[in-house]
Amino acid sequence: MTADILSLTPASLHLQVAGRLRQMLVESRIQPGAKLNERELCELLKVSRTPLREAIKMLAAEGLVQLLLNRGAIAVELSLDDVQNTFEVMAGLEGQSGELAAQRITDAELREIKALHFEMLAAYTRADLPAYYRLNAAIHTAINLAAKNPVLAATYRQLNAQLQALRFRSNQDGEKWQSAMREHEAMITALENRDAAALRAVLVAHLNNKRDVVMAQLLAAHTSQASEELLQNERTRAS
Amino acid sequence: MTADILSLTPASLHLQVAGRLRQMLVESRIQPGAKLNERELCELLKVSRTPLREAIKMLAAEGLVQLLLNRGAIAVELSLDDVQNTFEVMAGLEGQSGELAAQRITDAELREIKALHFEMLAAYTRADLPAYYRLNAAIHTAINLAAKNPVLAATYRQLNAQLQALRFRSNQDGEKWQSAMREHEAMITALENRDAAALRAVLVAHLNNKRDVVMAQLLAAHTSQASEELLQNERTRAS
DNA sequence: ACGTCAATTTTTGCATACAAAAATAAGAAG
DNA sequence: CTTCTTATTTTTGTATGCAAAAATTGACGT
Repeated sequence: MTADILSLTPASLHLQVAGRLRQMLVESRIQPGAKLNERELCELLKVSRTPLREAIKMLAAEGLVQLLLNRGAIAVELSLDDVQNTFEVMAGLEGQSGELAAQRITDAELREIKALHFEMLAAYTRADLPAYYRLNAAIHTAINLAAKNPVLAATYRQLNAQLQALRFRSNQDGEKWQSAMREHEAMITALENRDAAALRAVLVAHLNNKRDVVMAQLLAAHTSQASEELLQNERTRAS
Repeated sequence: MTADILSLTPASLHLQVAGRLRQMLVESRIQPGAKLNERELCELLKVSRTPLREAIKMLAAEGLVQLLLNRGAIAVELSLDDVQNTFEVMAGLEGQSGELAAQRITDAELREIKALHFEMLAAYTRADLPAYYRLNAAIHTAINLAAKNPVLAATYRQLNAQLQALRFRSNQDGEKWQSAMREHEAMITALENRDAAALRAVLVAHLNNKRDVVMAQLLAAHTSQASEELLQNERTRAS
């Protein structure tokens, strides 16, 4: 349906460019900390600098890139604290989303979410991780939708975009996956019972677990990088 | 303090322009729904179109203006639902902010907030509304600061900017003011007791009351505008 | 008087041009 | 060989130019 809109109403160039850049950033095709070279990107995206720069300014306002004062823009590099803080806010938003969804969900929406849940169960049983991620995201989007607050959904989406690159790479082990599935069961139950407090609690816990997985992975990467640098220093000193 | 930053490090033109435009929008010097004419704004701000357009793109990403596809940008006009939804999200964020602040506030921060509270009490007693608003905002900022989550603070700030114009104009009557002061007393107590749940409750209630004031005023304006239009139609028909 | 349509003007969107700042490379001195 | 200085190149920031789209105006017919 997004494709329809894009093809039917060819949006302004700067919006198209912003979309493509956003995707590249979110998928880490542009690495955190990497410079966004205007000339390169112009050639890659076949546009002149004006719409490109306008797009970059939008991404800066969204928090996906950082402007540097006479030195262009770089893909944001989140510190461990940044990641922690972002997860904290997202947990709050997700909790509120659940609270509202439990109060406002329609029977039709609930049925659809249950259907997605069973599909996810299938993906879990087949150990089909990509399908699991897709369905997981679909369920969370459906809950956000059921909360009937577009502002909340947009705010959540914007913060999530900043973490997307991390979540992308963070594979949870079998045990974590199993407990994530248990949490999803609890979500469905809470939704069926229209139990706002319970759904909030489950969603917050769910996101906190995800946070722990991501943070652990980040810390591992961080320390391994530190030891690499130590090694490098030793080599330099030896030569 | 903002002046210092601006004067000491002369930011890029587009950032300066974005700042000035943001202020104009937030203070309703550019009315909701009004077109942002590039030529006019260029003359007013003494810049060329390039940095102006880049600034407008940033404000669009922040949700302060809306881009129109070959028709430039207009100052966003929030529907009643938009306002309601935004307040809902802000209540959640403010509640979380209070929860975290109660857990993380230092003694020094608490003392400063208490001092601001007494100043506010003075402003209330003198019925000095401007001072009251200033101190009210300062206290909320201080609580946000004590929550030690810059992401939360930034998210809150961005949403608040969209409502600032409304809050600006909405004067609450004496009774509302009195109950607002009672809520502020409760905030201090909750902070002193490091009672996270209580502070969340107070802040959510506080913001919900503010929401009610703003919504009532909006509804009144809305219906009075509708009746004006009716009158106008009648006049046209008569002539 | 009213609406419709065409011509003109204005405004926007994108591309390019120019100037200033930063990065890089080259060379000289220690 | 390193380090500082300086020249060159690259990159960014801003202004301007040009084409397409939209708004405005005015004439025309009904």
